[in-house]
Amino acid sequence: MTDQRKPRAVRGTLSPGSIAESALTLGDQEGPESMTARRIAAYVGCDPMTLYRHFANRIALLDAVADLAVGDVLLPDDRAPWVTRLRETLANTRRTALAHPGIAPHIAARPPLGPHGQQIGRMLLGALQDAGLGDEETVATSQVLIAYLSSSIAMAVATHGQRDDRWTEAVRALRTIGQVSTESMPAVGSIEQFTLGLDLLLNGLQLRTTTGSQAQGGR
Amino acid sequence: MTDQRKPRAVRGTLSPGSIAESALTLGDQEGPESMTARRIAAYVGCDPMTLYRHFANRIALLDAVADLAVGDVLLPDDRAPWVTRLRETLANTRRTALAHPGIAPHIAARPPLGPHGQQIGRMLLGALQDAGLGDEETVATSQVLIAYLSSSIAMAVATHGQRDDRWTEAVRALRTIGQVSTESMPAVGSIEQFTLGLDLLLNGLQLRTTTGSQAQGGR
DNA sequence: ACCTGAACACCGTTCAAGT
DNA sequence: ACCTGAACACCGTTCAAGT
Repeated sequence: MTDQRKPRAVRGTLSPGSIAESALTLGDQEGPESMTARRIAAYVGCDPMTLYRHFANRIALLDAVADLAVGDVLLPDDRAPWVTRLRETLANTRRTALAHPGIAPHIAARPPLGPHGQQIGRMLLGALQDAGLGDEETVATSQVLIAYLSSSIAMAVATHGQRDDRWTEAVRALRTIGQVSTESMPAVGSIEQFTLGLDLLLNGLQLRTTTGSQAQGGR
Repeated sequence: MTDQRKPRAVRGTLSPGSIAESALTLGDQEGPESMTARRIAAYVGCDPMTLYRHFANRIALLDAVADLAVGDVLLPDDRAPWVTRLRETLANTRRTALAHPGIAPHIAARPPLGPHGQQIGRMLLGALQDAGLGDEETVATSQVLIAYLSSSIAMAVATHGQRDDRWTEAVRALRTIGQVSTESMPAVGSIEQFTLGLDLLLNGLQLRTTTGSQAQGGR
């Protein structure tokens, strides 16, 4: 990641950072379909090719924009209870990602692993370690949490931006199973649905850790 | 390259189902980058525009291919314990999706909600109900499981197909936290990592249900 | 009326020409 | 040596012309 040879200061104030910032602003205003190399170049006022002197390719540029966006995430105090740290970190990341509609789909598809993303990752790992999990469990659990977060963002983007006919249709069809009444249920991708699943994950985690006994793998 | 039985398109034999089947075969052989309207049309031997008389757009076509692919998923017996049903359904779906590399990214991005996808969804909901969960918990939990499954497929595709430098770099950087030794850990996207997280989810679920008391949501 | 192929409005990226 | 704009090899989809 540090092998990016940064040439001398290019004309004026153009740099990977300034390009990513401009692209983020553009995406905030115009949405995901504006995040093409050509439209970003037009917005920052340079030739499309100039972007490729600062980034290896379009994906690398979007990675930078994504990590920049999650830099807005407000991280909880290290001294808060570990459950609180997990809940707030995840909820704030979701909210921040959705506040940047242009790059949110990319964040969902590719967890940002730049400096800001790593900071979030460290917060999650630290909280899980404080919960008393071992190393392997810590990493595995963090992946479960990140997976849930990513999918939640993706679902929120899909249902907000487009139509949710596909989901409502499927949920309706699923009413044939048992007595599940789908009428009064929170919509897929909604904050209510996200919170429900999050509570479920965190409660399960709390039970595991407070039980004192390590549950053995099933099968 | 080794086209066993490429359906020589004869007029009249073209249908949404046959198109989706051909596209699935093409994707199996040539990968995700082959799933464009033009290449699919060339493979089935028709004009690109002919596809649009059977599908509203390219996404709808891929949705059909995705649902066709998950039709291969072997579903467990309804009489198996609910934990077994969940574990096998999720593991088999992941394996089947990855066995179809061309459409796997689409499956990860958009859970198939056609007839086959709904069958899988019904299996999950039924198992969760048998676990003793209420309606809201059942739906929320199913979404958590689907989220984990989707992200796991996406990560496996990303790390297998491309390079995982991004992840290894990030995991290495995270070694600064605590005493987490990342050297001997299963790779992101691997089956071992998937199983670890899956056991974690299922154990949490088992603990919740066998405790007899319903854990209350935090905050 | 139905079908389709040319055309439109884009892509990401290469590369050779210009400075 | 550095920069860049034209060009390449594609996209998904529209639409008018042809049958």
